[in-house]
Amino acid sequence: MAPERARRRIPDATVARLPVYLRILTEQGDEGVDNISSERLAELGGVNAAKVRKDLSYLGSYGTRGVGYEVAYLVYQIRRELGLTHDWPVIIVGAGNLGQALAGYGGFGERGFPVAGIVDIDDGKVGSVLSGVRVRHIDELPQIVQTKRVSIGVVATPASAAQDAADRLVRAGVTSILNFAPVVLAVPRAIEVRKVDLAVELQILSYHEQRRAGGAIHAVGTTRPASA
Amino acid sequence: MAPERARRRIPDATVARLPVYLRILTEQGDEGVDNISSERLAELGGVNAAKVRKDLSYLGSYGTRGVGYEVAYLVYQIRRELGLTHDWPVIIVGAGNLGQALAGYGGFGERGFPVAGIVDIDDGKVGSVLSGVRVRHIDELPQIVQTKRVSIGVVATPASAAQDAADRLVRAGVTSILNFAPVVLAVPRAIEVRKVDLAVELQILSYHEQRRAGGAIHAVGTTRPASA
DNA sequence: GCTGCTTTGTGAACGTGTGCACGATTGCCT
DNA sequence: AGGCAATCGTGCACACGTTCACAAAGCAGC
Repeated sequence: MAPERARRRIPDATVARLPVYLRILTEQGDEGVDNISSERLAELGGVNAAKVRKDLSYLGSYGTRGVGYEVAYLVYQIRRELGLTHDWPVIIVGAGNLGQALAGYGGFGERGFPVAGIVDIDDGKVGSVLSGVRVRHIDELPQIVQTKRVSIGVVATPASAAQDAADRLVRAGVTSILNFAPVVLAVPRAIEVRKVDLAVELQILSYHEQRRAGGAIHAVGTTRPASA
Repeated sequence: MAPERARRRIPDATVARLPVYLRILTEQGDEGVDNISSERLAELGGVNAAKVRKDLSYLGSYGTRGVGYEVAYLVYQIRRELGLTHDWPVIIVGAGNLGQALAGYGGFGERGFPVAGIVDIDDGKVGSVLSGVRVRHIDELPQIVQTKRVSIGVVATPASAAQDAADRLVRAGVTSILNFAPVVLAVPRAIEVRKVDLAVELQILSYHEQRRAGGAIHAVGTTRPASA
């Protein structure tokens, strides 16, 4: 069975925006909107209309000139491109503060990423139940990954344990990792890693606040242009 | 009275990496490393050495050719540039699953972002204590922001309440927002917003997994990278 | 002081992402 | 049927970010 059509490579920047369009389109669909223009979609997504059109053009020409895009069809196409036509079970490593919150966060399962398991290295945590999921020992990780065909792992451990967690995930066969620990993980080239670091985000905000405050001299009302 | 030196604008991409360098440098400093080369720093940060040098050059010429960078001095300079010479209290809106985890996450305070308060609109949650911080009613938000001079707000509400939370934060005088809700917030131009969306991150990983699988067929047990 | 080794700082080339502008296409109205 | 308004798809120019490559600058040893 030959592939219907060669898979165009979609730019990273576009891939990062598709989920946003998808959410907006889904919402609009629920509200009974059948068609939507690139301009409206851009407005709701906080981006430029030309960008929306270019992004969507990577999926193919699914719009109708003079009319816009059919919401339901576009939703289908984006879901297909993002691989959201089936569930992707995830396994969470680390049952601390964050791991528990993630397991309890309904958004995971609802959006197609059911929690296949949550593991921890601490025997004290093993056995407790979080939002219907029992915490198991990290040694059971390979078995969970294999039996439930998990390909996405979430690292929610303290920094000191993150690399070990990643190593175990990779060894078990996971090929994508979402890392919440403030550590740069070393993994084989083929493994896809994405990082979410709260401290980094706050520090970036801090940078802007500090600039706003005047930058040069930590002083009183210097020239402060626009404000709303 | 001329400013010591005009504040160069630092590229966004560089600003996003400075916190990573800072963490690594701090760790290295704790381990007794006095000097570090751009190559070593690049290795630890998972980036290119030339990029490290260019990034650091935006701060000024703080390296020594043939030697490298003095860790302590560089730490000082980055902290200064990021505005981390003093604490930035933050206020968390939403005491649900996520808000609780954030409040309980020690990393906040330790890294210079003490939790000035956590508020919720639900009277049922008001009054309970999370990690030493009492949940207060959202109507008290303006007062907390003013008395504690909070300029950074964290939106940890459900999607439906996020825009209202943002509006309240802005009205209270907050100028930077870290948004965890899957919503594009509408705020005045001058407000800096950063978004962290778990679903988006997972969907990006899903895209890569789907590509890896071959796109066309969702094949059974194809990729089996041995190792157990 | 001179030689050779190391490492920075940065110009220049290259690649990626953004936004404008406009032709092409469609639906609606008369 | 023809004209008009709406909207997509995309070529092009520009901005931003990354990487290479190398001269400049410093250290160490003799």
